[in-house]
Amino acid sequence: MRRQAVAKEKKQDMTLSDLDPGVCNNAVLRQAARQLGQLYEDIISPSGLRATQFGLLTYVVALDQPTMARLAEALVMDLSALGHTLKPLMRDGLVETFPDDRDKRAKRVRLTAAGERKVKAARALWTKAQGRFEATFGKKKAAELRKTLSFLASDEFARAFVATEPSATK
Amino acid sequence: MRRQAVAKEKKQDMTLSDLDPGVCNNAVLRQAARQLGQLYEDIISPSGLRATQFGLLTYVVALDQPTMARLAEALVMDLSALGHTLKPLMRDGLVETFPDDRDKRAKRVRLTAAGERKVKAARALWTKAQGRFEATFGKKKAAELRKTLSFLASDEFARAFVATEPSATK
DNA sequence: GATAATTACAGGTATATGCAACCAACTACA
DNA sequence: TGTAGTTGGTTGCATATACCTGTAATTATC
Repeated sequence: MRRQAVAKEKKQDMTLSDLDPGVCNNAVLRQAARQLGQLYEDIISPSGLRATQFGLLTYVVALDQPTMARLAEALVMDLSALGHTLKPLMRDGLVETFPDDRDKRAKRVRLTAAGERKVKAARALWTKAQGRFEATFGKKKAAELRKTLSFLASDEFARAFVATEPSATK
Repeated sequence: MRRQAVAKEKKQDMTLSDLDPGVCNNAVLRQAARQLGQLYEDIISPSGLRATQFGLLTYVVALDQPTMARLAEALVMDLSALGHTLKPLMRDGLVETFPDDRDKRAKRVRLTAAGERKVKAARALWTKAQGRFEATFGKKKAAELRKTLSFLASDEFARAFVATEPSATK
């Protein structure tokens, strides 16, 4: 049922011209992540922590000495990726790991004293970044956006996505 | 006006316990990006292209042989990052560069014939991923989300963000 | 309780991205 | 027109992040 190309259009263009990058949810999401990442980064980096690292450490604190797997899950991140990401932080003595009592396979993560100091310092900067975001974007809208994004990051969404009929493009 | 810590809490916890990772707009945005990236990736990768690569190539097509700088700008990405990212695609013969006519410094990017074939193949898969997203999340909501994210990725937003008074946390 | 299946990580490899330092080509302006 | 400053890219280095392949420890099974 698809129309034949209009005569004047070139062949390749005919088939590729309908590509609109701005419509890809994934692409746009990445762009926003890059930009916002930069903006937060510029404010947080004087602390010596990357914005991503601060986020990670925040979860280490919030989850209270989580296992690697648990931490990775909370971050919606691959376990091995977490392992790699943790390395510079271990190297710099900001976090340390220790074996779980019951499960000898599991490794738990916690902040060192230096790590806590670092996080406290970075937190002040984070607050500034967060404040700017809310002042620029709107506090209420920010909360809504976080809710939406949290949903996209949720297991529930992932399950629904993969379960969706491929043909359900309506 | 913030309450003093409850006596039984440990000191460090007292000062770090108010860290709520789920509130960081940047962290949540990254999590969503990782998850959605995976979901798109799982569908698109059989084409031999990563979701990010497909996005990039899409812009190469849409911008019609853009210079590196222009492409990087559209992708809200650092120029050097683009250079790196382009390498595997060049190596695999999917894109090629050629000098600009007027500005001998500028390098333009375009798809090769192989690249076009690849993109066409990947596009079919992308359509499927995109369709699933919209079926799962809602077509209308998806469009709204893209709009919001595009704004966050915009220059306008970045300028407003950096111009915002640091104290504007209200 | 020995074996199969599962789970928690580690490591290598590859892409994704950013910064800083560097070079080459353009542009402004005295 | 010559020099200073700007702009377009490259490269090295560092982090971010995923997959695959092992290995060790845990659990499930008969």
